[in-house]
Amino acid sequence: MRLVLADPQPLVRAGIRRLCEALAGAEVVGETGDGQQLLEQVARQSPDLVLLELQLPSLNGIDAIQQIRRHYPATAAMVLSARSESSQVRAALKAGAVGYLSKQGEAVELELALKAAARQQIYLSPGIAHSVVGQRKSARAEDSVTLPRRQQQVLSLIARGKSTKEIANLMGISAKTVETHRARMMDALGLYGTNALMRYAIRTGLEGAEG
Amino acid sequence: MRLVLADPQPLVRAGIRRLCEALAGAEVVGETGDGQQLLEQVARQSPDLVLLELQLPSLNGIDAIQQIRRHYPATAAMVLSARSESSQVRAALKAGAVGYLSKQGEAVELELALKAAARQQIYLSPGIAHSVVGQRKSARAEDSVTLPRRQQQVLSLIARGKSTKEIANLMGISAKTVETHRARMMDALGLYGTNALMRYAIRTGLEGAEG
DNA sequence: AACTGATTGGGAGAAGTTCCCGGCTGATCA
DNA sequence: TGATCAGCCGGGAACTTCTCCCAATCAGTT
Repeated sequence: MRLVLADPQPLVRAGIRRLCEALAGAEVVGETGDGQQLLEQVARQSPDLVLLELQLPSLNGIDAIQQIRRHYPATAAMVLSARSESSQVRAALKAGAVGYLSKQGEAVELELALKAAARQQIYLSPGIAHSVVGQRKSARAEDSVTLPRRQQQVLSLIARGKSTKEIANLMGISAKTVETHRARMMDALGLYGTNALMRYAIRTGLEGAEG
Repeated sequence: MRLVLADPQPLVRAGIRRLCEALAGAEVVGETGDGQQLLEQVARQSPDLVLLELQLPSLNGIDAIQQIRRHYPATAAMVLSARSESSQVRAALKAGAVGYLSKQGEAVELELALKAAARQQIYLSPGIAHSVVGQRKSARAEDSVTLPRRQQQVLSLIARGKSTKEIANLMGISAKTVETHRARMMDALGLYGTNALMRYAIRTGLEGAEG
């Protein structure tokens, strides 16, 4: 089984590589820390499986998975992420990921996941599976909501530290409207107060944005 | 050389472990994802070197380094962190770390760092060294300031999403005083506006707090 | 003794937030 | 074809919070 790894931290990536190479039947044929480069590697190597972090520069993991599924259907994609919000997990699987492995998980899981992938099965880390099944009462409205388009835009700008007024200018709408969006999001997410929303925005919204 | 690893993510830890074990003369005699447990491991194993992430649950990395230096002077501590703000680097070195390795660095650095430690030398990842030398114009006041005690407390509570009023209650002081602290911090850090400070607080202040 | 820096707080005006309200569009449904 | 609903856009008024300027106390230093 030929693998390509994608993780923004070279040292972590090198470690994962060692772990993979120690497994029978696994061969790492490429690695990168960048989303766009990942696509190039996939095009060049046609690997059986890509093991990728969701938070990648230049092209985030979700989008990368979609592109891979679309253009290189012979290559499967499995997420190996530090974060495990339900929304992330669902987004990844919806994008076509064949599994979701948490870095919080034990090292043996890597082996289980690769074996599962080899058998065309889907592997989910324990403690993540409930995101899909939806049985466990996560109690938090936060990570089971998909926000409307404009609200997501507002949220993303909040995460970048913009003020209400700046957001209004950037989006070409009134500050009052931005406040309305914010209010609806707080309502939908079950958060109270602007700072709670900002905290949420920063915790979740890092995906596409650095700098 | 006997090593103990500390990193909150088991999978990453396992990877680092493989990398270390592949090096001549290095033996990993313990690993953990928790600050307190790290101290116990050190007490039990008396390793030559501890390789630790700064962001650890139950006891953060800086404090752990101090404790180790104080109680187990035979054990050296080297940081292996995903983040590399100047303030973090300096704090770690001041606490007694014998090196600072960035996860952004290449895998070979691990070998260089361990060799340096064996020779009683200090290793700093390239791109981090300037934090100490202070030559490179980092331009950002943010990561070259150490805040006074109470201001740090306020900052930490801001990072936890507390409102001004809540912070005032928790600290037993007037809300006006909290505002003054905040203003001084913004001044010291070169930030403008409460949300900028909050962003900074959340980006940096995760150390001790989860949940 | 004078000084610096940390900590504590007040007052007034500016700014931002919350709550309540209505209008507009497009999609879905009876 | 209406009817309805969700997303989007904004106003007004009351309220809360923030900013800016000011001052007092205390510790450690020169």
